[in-house]
Parts: sequence; C-alpha cells; structure tokens
Amino acid sequence: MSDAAAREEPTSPGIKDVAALAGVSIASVSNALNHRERVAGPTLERIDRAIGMLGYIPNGAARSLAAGRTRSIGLVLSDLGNSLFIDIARGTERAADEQGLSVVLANSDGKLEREDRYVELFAETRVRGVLLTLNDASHFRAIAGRHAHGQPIVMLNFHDDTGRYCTASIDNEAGGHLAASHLLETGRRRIVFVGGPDTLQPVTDRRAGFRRALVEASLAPVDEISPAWVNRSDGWQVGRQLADRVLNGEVDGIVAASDLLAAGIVQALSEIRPISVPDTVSVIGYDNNQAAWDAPIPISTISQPGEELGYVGARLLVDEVEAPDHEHRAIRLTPTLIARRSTER
Amino acid sequence: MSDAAAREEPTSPGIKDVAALAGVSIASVSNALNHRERVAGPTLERIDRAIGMLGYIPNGAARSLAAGRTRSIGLVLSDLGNSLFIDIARGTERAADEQGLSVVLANSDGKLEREDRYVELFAETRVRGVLLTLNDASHFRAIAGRHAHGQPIVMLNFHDDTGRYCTASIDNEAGGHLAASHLLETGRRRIVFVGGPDTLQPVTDRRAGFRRALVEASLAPVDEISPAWVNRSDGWQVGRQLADRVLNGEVDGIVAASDLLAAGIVQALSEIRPISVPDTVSVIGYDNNQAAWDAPIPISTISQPGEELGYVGARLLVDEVEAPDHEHRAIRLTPTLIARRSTER
DNA sequence: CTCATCCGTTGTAGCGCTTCAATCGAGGCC
DNA sequence: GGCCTCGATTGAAGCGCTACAACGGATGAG
Repeated sequence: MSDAAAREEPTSPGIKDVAALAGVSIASVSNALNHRERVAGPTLERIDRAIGMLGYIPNGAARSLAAGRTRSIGLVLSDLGNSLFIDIARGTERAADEQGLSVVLANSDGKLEREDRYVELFAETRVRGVLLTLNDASHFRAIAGRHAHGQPIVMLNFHDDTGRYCTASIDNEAGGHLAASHLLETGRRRIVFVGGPDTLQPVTDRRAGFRRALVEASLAPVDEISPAWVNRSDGWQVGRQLADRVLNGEVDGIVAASDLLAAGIVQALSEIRPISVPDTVSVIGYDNNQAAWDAPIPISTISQPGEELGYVGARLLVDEVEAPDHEHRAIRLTPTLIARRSTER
Repeated sequence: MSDAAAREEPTSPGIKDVAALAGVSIASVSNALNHRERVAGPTLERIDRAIGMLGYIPNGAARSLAAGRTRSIGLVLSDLGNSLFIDIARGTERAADEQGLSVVLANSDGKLEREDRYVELFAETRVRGVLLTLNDASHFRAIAGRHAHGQPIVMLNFHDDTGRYCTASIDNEAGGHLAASHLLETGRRRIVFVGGPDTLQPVTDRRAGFRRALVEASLAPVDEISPAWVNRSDGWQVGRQLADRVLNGEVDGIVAASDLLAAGIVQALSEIRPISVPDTVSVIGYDNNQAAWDAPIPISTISQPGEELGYVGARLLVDEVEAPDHEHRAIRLTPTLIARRSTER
C-alpha cells in the first residue's frame, strides 16, 4: 500500500469508478443516470449507493459532447436594473424547468458588442437556443444582419412580424390605451400624457394608445408633455409645471409613461396645497415598479406581464428547436391595469 | 453528385472540415485556435479564411472535455432587484475578462434551495470555481454544511474569517460611522438613526458604526427609530413622525439605513412647512441607489463598492484555483461618502 | 559535407460520457 | 425438451477537440 498503487488521485471520480464500486458496467451507470426505467430495481440501488459514496458528479462537458446536445438555453438580458427583465428571467426559468432545461444568463448591459459576444459564446456552448431581449430596433437590425442563421434565436420585448424570427413583446399601444381608458372611466376628461423623449419606442407607442382612447371618447386632443427622460426628478419638474393648470381645473388626469415619472409628479403635486391626489387629479403610471406601490400615495399603474413574456418566449424557442414544421411567430401580450389610490374616486 | 455522396449535412462544420478546406492537419487548426504563436503566418491565414468560409464555431463541450477544464466561473446572485448585486456582477465580469475567463450567471432569488441547485449545476459544468453572494449567516451555515469541499467557492457580501472559505464583504460598521461623521463634521449634533428591523445584519452593523461615531464625539446617545422595513413608504412614515421634533430643534440630522428610507423621509419632511432639507435638517442615506440621486433634493449617501467587491471576489477565486499555496482570506472593503444637496450647509 | 538544432507541422491517444447493437438468462409456449 | 421472446446488461464506437510526442526540412556550426 506504500508504493505505486498508493498514488492518491485527487481528481474527482468518474463514471467508471462508480461502475467498479457498484460492480456493473459503465453503460448501466449511464442508464441509471439517463434512463432509470431501463435498469432493474436492485441494480439501481447499488448504483445509487455507489454514486453517493463517491460523491460522483457527472461531467457536463462529456455528457453534452456524447449526447450531441446540451440541456440548456441562453438568455441575454439587456438591463438588469429594470425589473421587467428580472421578471422575464423568472418566466424563462419556469418554462425551462418544465422542459427539464436550465437557463444560462448573461448581461449585455444594452451594449451591442456584448450582445454579440454572448450570442457567440452561447453558440460555442451549443445551447439549444438563445433568448435575446432587445429594446431597440437598431439592435434588432444589427443582430439580424450579423447572425448567421445557425442556432434558433427568439427576440423578446421587440415586435417583428417579417417572419425572420420569433418575437414576443408587450403591446405598449394597448397599455397606453388602457391607462387613458381607466381615467376616462373614472370620469376624468382633461387628461395629459407625460412621456419621455420620442427616441424611446415604448413611450411613443404608449402615447399612441393614449391618443386613440381620447379619440374614441370624442375628446379633443389634449396637449402632451415630453420631459427629457422618464425618471422621478423629471416627473417632479413636470408636476411643478402642471400645478397651476391642475389648480385652475385645466387638467384633472395625468397618464405618465413610467412609474418613476408618475411618482415624481405625485410627489410634486402633493407638496402644493390644496392639490390632492386623487381628489383633485388622478395620476397613473406604467410598469408596476416598486416606485408605484412603495409610495405614500400608492400609484395606479399598467402592469407588464414580464414573467409571461419570458415564459412565452421560452416556449417559442422550444417549439422552434423541436417542432419540424415550426413557423416563426410574433406574439404580442397585453398589459393589465392595477388600480390604486392615485386614481380612486 | 446526385447519389450517396450528395447527402446534405446540415450539421455544423467541425474542426476537420476546417482542416480539410485549409489543407492542413486538425492539429494545426487546433493550434491556430489556442496557440496562435505556434502557427506560421501564411498557414494561419489559410486557416482563418477557412474558418470564416465555413462559419466554423468550435464546440465548447469538446474543448473543455479535451482540455480538462473550462474557461468560466459561476456567479450565483441572490437578489437581482438590488443594484448592489448588479454591480458585483459587473466587477466579476471585469476581473474574469482580464483572466480570459467568462462568467456564467445564475439567480437564486435568495432561495437556499436554488442556491444549492446552482452550485451543483456549476459543479457539473466544471467551472473553475463559484462566487456565491450571501445575505445571511444562516445561508452561510447551510452552504458550508452541505458543500463537499470539491470546487473552490468564494462567499461575497458576507464576512467569515474562520478560514474555511475566502470571503469578501463591505464594512457596514464603517459605513454607519462614515455617515454619522459626515453629519457631525457639518455641525449637526442632534442626530437620529433610522433603520429597519434588527433581523437585517447590515442594518445593525450600520447602527453600530453610527453609535461609535457619536460616542467618539462625546455626544449623549440619541434615540433610534426602527421602522418595519427599509422602503420609501417606511421612510415617509418616519418623516411624518419626526416632523415635530425637527420643528422644535430636537433633531437636526438623520442617518437612514437605506436610500429609499432616506428618500421617504426627505419627501415627508419637504411637505411640511417650514422645514427645509438641508437647511433645517440634514439627511443621509445608504447604498447610492437611483432613489438617492434621482430626487428633487439629491440625497447624500454612502456608496458601497459593489463592483470592486465582485472584482476582488473573482481575484480571490482565481488565486484559490491557481496558487498552490493559497490561503483563505477574508477581505473587507470600505464604503465611501457621496455628499449631495441633502447635507449641504 | 555531416550533424545538431530548431521551428512548424502532424498523427494519435485519450478526455468522460451516451448510445446502440449484441449478448445473456429466464421464462413462456407448443 | 426445444425454440422463441423479452427485459436487463454490456462492449465498444464514437462525440469534437486538445496535448504531446514525433517528424521533417531548413539552417548553422564544425
């Protein structure tokens, strides 16, 4: 025991060690791992025991090499700071779980270069397919141009029905319409839309829905305010700016393109007597962020089905990979209204 | 060309296809991929061209199987909603980049079961090592108990110097001290600490630092307020509650355990005349969140070096993997002060 | 001119696993 | 009893790549 044979091997045990200990062939161990039903009860038990004793952990690389495919899908997130994307990740994980797949995350930080890099990294990993969140048509074009149609890609949060890719997105126009309708239904008639720069596609879509709702209610077009961005401080400034018009009854409802914006508006208006939200004016936001529920006056909002988006996207991807007759589809999900104090009457 | 030999192979090209097209051996292609300097100029060019023409993408599984190791490290994040963790991810990626490694993310959502699952998944993947973010001593104990000391793990955001693991964390006590000192330096003397339930270790640490600063300044202990949680609405309630004492001069400085808390406090106080932040009272938060900078009155705060934490953690991990004489270390980083309007004098 | 050197290149043995055809034994049936 | 069937088990052929030893030809020294 003290010479050659005694060489300690700190290397982790392999399938053959398990087979030896259990007194079976490595094929049986492999079966026990992948096709339990093919292995007889007692044999299975011995193998399981051996696996436990050795602390055997199958080598993923070898498995996927031999099997010719992996059991995972890739998800490239463009903005980890945005709770929508976190929800997407959750939904994707749920769908993957159901299929016995696992999800590998990557964070592109909205940078095209990193998006590319991760799509390529995923290609090397031979994931079953990739889910890519986009916030921008320019990124879509870039990816579509560069991407050699090797592996399946599903685009999330972007709508494209030219049939080149599957896409799943949330209907911002419908959301804007929903928000405006809610205020109209609660009797507001002098409604203003507040929403960031027009370079943000979601904002312009939400505004389009807002306008449609007003037109449908035969209301004259109201003016719209376009702050520099969609943060709380932008909202605060807008709120200050709007105070007079609220006081003289010129404005009795505000649709904001984001919850932060709405929270800033409510905050500014609350500081001004005798304005009261929701008595004097109703305010509704968008996104169902923490900013909307975690406020002195909880803010009504439009909730985006982010988790469902992730779920649906993963299903599309799985279909694309498995169904031989797959056709690209463009799914659009509808947001829902969450009514809170800020629009109570 | 119309029979047997014509069978289209939609399977992606392998290294041997590249070798054939370039007219070299597969060994040379492999060298071109992994040790460019070993391959002569013209040969390299032919190989690169062949790779381009075929759209060859090396198979990661085969690579790591043959090489016996992967080029990636795993990172398990416990809370994607918290910007600290996003920063950690950034830092980790930067460190990994420098080492030519890539980072695989996983989201445990703070659930022990998912933490376990991902640590195991990473074990199968044979990543070089795992970075695990923790927010809780109980999780630490659970992991430490269950984890068979196979692969290297570095704990992030948790301090443990028993030498069983490397850890990297941020010194909350120092942060609390820093916040209090800042108010003291700007002449405040009647300072209150506002911080969530005592079950949150970071909160109690920050309070300890706060107390030490007061003691060092020979100030009598002030009372402390413990809201139910650390959100904006909790802060708002505290602000209301404190208004009278601010008005009558009993309180002239507030240290909050989080930026949301601070933002809520500032918001509540701003609504009450004639209180002014920072003229009547200074308020400082913690975390350097969006809530702190994106507010009508930008809020001073303690910034946690999250990115550095991720960076340092990754370095520790790499050292643990590569240095033969590695010893576990427990690194503690120091937060920094960011002074803004809310504490200006 | 011969021999040692050196660099670029190549053949090939695995890496640890899955898979599939082949094998074995135990019944079941006529 | 002989023959067939069927489930459990196994041997061995790769999966696509890396690493390493071996090779060959060019160069320079002696």
